[in-house]
Amino acid sequence: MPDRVKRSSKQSASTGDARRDRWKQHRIARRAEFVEAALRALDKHGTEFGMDDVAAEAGVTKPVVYRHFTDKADLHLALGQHGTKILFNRLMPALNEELAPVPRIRSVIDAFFTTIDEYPNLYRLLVHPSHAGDRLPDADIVHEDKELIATSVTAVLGDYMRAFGLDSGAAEPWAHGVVGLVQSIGTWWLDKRSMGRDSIVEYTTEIIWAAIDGILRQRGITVEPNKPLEINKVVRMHDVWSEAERKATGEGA
Amino acid sequence: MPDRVKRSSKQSASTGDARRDRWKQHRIARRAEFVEAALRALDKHGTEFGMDDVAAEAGVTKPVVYRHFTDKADLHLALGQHGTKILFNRLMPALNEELAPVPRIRSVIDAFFTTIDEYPNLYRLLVHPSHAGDRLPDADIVHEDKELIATSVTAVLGDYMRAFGLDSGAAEPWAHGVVGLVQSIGTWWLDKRSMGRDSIVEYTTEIIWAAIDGILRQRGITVEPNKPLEINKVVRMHDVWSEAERKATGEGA
DNA sequence: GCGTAACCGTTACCATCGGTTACAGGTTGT
DNA sequence: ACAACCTGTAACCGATGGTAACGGTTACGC
Repeated sequence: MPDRVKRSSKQSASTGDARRDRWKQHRIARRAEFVEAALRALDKHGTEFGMDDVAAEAGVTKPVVYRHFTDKADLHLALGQHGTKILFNRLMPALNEELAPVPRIRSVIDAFFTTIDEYPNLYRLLVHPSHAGDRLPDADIVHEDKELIATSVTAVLGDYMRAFGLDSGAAEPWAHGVVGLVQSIGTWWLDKRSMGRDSIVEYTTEIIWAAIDGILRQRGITVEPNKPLEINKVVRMHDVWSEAERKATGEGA
Repeated sequence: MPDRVKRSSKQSASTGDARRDRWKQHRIARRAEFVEAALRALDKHGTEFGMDDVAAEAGVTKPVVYRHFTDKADLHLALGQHGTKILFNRLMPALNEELAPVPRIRSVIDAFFTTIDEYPNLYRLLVHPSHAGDRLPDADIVHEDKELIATSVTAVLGDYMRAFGLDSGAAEPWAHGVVGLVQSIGTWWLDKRSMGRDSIVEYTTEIIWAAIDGILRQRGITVEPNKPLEINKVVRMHDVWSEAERKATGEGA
């Protein structure tokens, strides 16, 4: 077992603060360990891995896992946050690049496909609201992650629409739509693998840009696909990004 | 229900043909009864109904259900076909109307939202690949229905693209994308209900048309959104429709 | 009418898996 | 020494998907 103690300083006198503090630290690390174990179980047994598998993968028995996760749903949630974090870490830089619209979309989409290509099982797990406890009323928590992404897109979309002076009422459904579109193409691609990554990235980019361009055009706005927008400098993802950070709290790299 | 008995010829000698034939007929009816029961169970207990619930709803005990369905997956599949059939029955007329592009899209989308509004639980069940037997390796069968729809869209899309002289390579991913888009907006709408049906239908239609229009425009083709296309008369859904019929074999209206 | 083949339906059971209980140590700071 | 926190295990519970074994009943063919 790794030492994981590390905490030199702290609270010399009085209370058992040092202890408490250290244990707290420790628990976080342990949780992360189990998330790793769950990922291995996921690769080994597919999306229907059992809690015993996770425990075994972590080299312990089930109750130990349950000391760190209240539920299977809780584990799924942790997995979800892990995945979301990975995804955001890749998507954000791409999204914030100062590129022209189309290259920027392509960059994000490429990051997306690269990521799901790398963690196909995790992706499948998250895309399914297959849900943890079948008997848990609490079922749709994992769903939150997709929701978070949709929310991000809503924010971006809404900001742009307002920047263009458009009614932003459609931002939310459109955001969910685009997320669904990308997700669906992603799932299909992972299952069929009938074309290379470059191709689906290209096709996906093309249809998304077509939608955006088409909508703007219907409102009499034309945008150069390959020339950077001024607005790019304004519309960013701060808030959403920090939201993601908040959610992923406590996970070490 | 369509008799589909067909067995004109017969094993003249030997065994009881009349018997076997009649029972066959009967089994089909019985299966349909259970599908109805399952739908009631679905409304009563949500998407996580158990086999006992279905049995109870049908007024019998579990083993009886298992005489007609091999699996829970099998039941789900039947439910899926039922749902697909309903959906197709509504979508096809809309799709085959001789309308201009945008009204036609709107008509299909409206049919879609009307249907899921009417059978929200069934829709949720099908959209989930949550699935039946957790331990069943056979898990993604229900998925087939979404696949069927995507295939239909692929066919339509591909036909149009070829009719316009475009490379149809992107038809399949785009079809999956559009299906995912609509499905995603549908799920979101059912969950949130933050706007009336007319509004999402309008928004959804708008983004789909924008995508199509944008893609065509990028290829130098412009289409009048509100004038019927000549091609409409050519591109239809025969094959796909009959495919759906084949799948739904044995289910009465 | 008798045999047969299909159905009807039940009670009682198994296996799996999520989740829990109860027990038995370790380590570490006061 | 002791308290407080961890470590871990084996054995168990309960819900649920799925089966076995049993005993009718219906309707046809001979």
